[in-house]
Amino acid sequence: MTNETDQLAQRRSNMAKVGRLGRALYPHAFPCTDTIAALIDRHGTQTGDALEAAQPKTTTAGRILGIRSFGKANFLVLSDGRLRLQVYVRKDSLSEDDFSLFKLLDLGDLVGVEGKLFRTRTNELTIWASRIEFLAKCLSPLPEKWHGLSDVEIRYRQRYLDLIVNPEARHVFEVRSRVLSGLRDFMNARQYLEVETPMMQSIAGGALARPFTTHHNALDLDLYLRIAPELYLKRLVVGGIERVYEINRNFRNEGISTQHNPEFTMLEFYQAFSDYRDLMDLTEQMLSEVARHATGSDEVAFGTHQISFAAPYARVSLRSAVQKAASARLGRTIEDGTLRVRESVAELASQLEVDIPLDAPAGKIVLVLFEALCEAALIQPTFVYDYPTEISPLSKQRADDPETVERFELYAGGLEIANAFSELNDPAEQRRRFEAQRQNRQKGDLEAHAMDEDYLRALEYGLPPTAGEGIGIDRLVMLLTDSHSIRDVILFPLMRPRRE
RNA sequence: GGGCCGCUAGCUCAGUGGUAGAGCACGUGACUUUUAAUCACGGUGUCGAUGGUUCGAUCCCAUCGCGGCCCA
Repeated sequence: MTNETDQLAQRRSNMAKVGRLGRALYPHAFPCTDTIAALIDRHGTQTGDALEAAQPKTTTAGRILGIRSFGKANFLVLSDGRLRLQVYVRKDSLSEDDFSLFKLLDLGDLVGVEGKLFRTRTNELTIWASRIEFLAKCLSPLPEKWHGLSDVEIRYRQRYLDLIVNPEARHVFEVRSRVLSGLRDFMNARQYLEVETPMMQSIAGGALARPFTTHHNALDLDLYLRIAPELYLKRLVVGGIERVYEINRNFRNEGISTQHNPEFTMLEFYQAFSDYRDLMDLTEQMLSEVARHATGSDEVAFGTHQISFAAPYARVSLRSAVQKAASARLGRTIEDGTLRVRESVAELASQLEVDIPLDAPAGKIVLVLFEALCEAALIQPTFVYDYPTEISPLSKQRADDPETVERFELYAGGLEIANAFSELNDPAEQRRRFEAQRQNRQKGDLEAHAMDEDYLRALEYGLPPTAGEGIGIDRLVMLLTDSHSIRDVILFPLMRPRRE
C-alpha cells in the first residue's frame, strides 16, 4: 500500500480480493440458526464446563465491530445490531480458504459464522468459528470504537451510523417500540378500537396550531397536513365507536426546539359517557403500566431527577398554580379574580416581567404566566386542570363556571405530556366557539381554530358525553429514556438538507 | 426571528499570523485464549464556504452555510 491509497480504496481492494477467492460479493441470504441476542439469552449464564460438555453449535451473522489479531489466533466482535458476541478465529480450525477470507475482512463488514460456543480463559462466551462467509462489505471506515459517534448532526443525519456504533441509540428506540406496544395493549385490553383517520385534511382542526399546506393535483385541491385527529375521532364517537384511539403522526408548521419536531406522534383517544376526571385516573394507570412495560420500572431517572409514574399524581388547578407561583414571586397574595380580568392579569404579567402577546385575552395571559412561572418546575407527574374557556374551543365548560372548561394537561420532567378534556358536545355552543376563533383569526391569530361545518353537523346528530385525551409519545419516550432533546427519540428528525 | 457557541485526518479532539498535531482507525512486520490486546515502523488533511486585511490567513475581520444550547 502506498500513502495515496485511502481507507476507501483499501476496502475496495480487499473486496476485490474476496471476489478473487471465488466468493459472491453480495450473496443473497445466509440462513442463521440463531441471532446473537438469542445465543446470549440461551447461553449467557452457562459455565465453560457446561458448554464443553454440550458443545452447542450455531450459525449466526452480524457486523464486525472489533478485530483483535494475534496472527494465527484472532478475535472478532460481532454485533447483530442489539448485542455483541465474540468470535474466535483460529487458523487451524478453518479451511485455508476461509482463513484467507478472514484476513481480508475490515471493521464494519458483515459476515456469517458457523461454530461452537465455548468460554475463553477470561470466561467470555465466544463462538469458535469453523466456517466464515462473506455477506457484505463496509466500504467506509466506521466511527471510532471507544468514543463512538458523538457529533449530533451526523447522528441524526446518518442514523444508521449512530445505531451501528452507539448501543444507547438502539436502546432508546427499543424503549420507544415497547411504549407503543404497551399503549396498544393497554387500550386494546379496555375495548378501545384502534383506527386511522385522515392526515390530509381540507380543514386543519382539532388544535390551535399552524398547519403545513399541500395540494392534490387530480382534484386540484389545497389540503393541510393534520395538526390533530381530534375532530375525526369524535365523528367516530358520534358513529357509535364509544371507545376509540389512534396512534399516529401530527404535523405543525412551527418552530423547532428540543421539545418540538414538525412531525410528532400522538396517542389520541376518546371514551364516551366519561368526563375529564375519569381520564385523570385512567392516565395514572396507563403511564405507570406503560413505564413498567417499557423500562421495567415505574420510576425513571431524568437528568438529576427521579420521576415516579406510580399513581396518584398531584393535581392542581391552572389558576391556583399561577396564583401560588405569582404570590411567591411578588411576596403578596394574588387573588383568583385578578386572573379573570384582562386588565388586572396583564398588569400582573407586567409586574412579573413576563412578555405577553398583544390583544391576548385574560385566559391566554394566564396560560403564558403558567408556562413562564410553573411549567419547568413540574418534575413529578402533575395534572394541571381547569383551563380558561377562551383558549379551549373544543372543551366543555364547567357547569358552575362558564369561564372555565373541564380540561387538564399533564406535566412531568417540566414537559407537557398530555392534554385532555370533557368534550364540548353542544353544537350551538360549539358554533359560538368557532365564531370566536374566527374573530381571533381576523385579528391575525394564525393559530386560531377554523370553522368546520361538517363537524358541527356531526355534533347535531348527538355526541354522547365524552372525554378525550392526547398524549405526546415523543415526549413520553424522552422521559422514559432520559433523553433531553426530542431529536434523540425520533429516528430521522427534520434537518435542513446539506449542500453536497 | 434574536443571543451565545461550534465546524481542523474516517472518528474523538488539541493547536498556531510563517501552510498542522495526538489517540483511535488505517498500512507493513511480529504474535495460536485477547478484552480500548501489545510491540516496532509508516502516511493521513480543500483546517465548513467565499471575500477582505496582511509580504503571508486554518488563525484576525465580514458575509454565507450547517449544527448545538438558550430566548421568543
